[in-house]
Amino acid sequence: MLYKIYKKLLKYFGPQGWWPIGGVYNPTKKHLKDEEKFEIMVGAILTQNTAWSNVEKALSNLRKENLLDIEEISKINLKKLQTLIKPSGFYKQKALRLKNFVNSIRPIGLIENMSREEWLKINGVGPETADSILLYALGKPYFVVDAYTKRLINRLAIFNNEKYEKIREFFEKNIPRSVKIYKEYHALIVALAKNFCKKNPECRNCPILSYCKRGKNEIRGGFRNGIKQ
DNA sequence: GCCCAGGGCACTG
DNA sequence: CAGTGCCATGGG
Repeated sequence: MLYKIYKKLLKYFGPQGWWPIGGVYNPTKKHLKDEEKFEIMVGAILTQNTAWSNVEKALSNLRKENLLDIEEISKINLKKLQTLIKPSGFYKQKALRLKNFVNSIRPIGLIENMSREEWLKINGVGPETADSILLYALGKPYFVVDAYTKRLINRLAIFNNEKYEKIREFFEKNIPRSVKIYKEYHALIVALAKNFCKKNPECRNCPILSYCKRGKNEIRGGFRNGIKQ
C-alpha cells in the first residue's frame, strides 16, 4: 500500500527534485560537491520546525558573504552568525547548534562514514535532521519522517501516534530500498501535506483519497468540514 | 490579530 | 517512558 501511494503521488505531483541547493530544486544532479552537502546539512538544522522560505533567507545571507562553509562557520563570531540566520527563527539556539555541528564534523572527510548513531550524538541533531543529512546529503537509505509524515500515517490509520523510529522502519520495510525513492517519497509527502493533507484537511480531489478511510468519510459528510481534527 | 511552519532539548512526574 | 515548555521569524 505504501508503495502504491508513492506511485500515485509521483504521478500526480511529478518529481519534486529534493533537496534544493542554492535555492534551486535539481532533479537530475547525481554527485554532490562537499560544499553542497554542507549546505544541505545547514539547511536541515535551520529548517527545524521552520518554513523553508525563512531558511532560504538565512542561507542566502550566509552565501552572500561566502560563509556557507565549515571553516567559516567555525570561525565566525557568534553574534554575527545569529544576525545572519535570524530570518530562520530560533536563531540563538540554531546559531549554537551550527557552531556545535561544525566542530563535531570537522574534518569533512570523516563525515561520509559517520553512522546514524554518531549523527544523533551531536546536540541539536535529532532523528529527522540526522536522516535528512544521511539521505539527502550523503545518499544513504534512511527514510525521513517529519510532522507531515506522521500526520499522514495517522490519517491513513496505519498507526496512531507512533514514534519516529517505528514509522521510519515501517516505510523502509514496505518500499524498495532505494535512495532515489526515499528522497522523492518524502518530498511528495510534503507536497501532499501542503496541498491536501493540511492540518485542516482538504480531502476533495486528494490524489490518495481511495487509500484513506478517514478522507472518504470526510467527503461523505461523516465529518463536518474543518471541525473534526 | 491569529495560525502555522520540512524539530529538538531540558525538565518534570 | 510520556508529557510539557521553550525557542522566534515571516507568510497567509
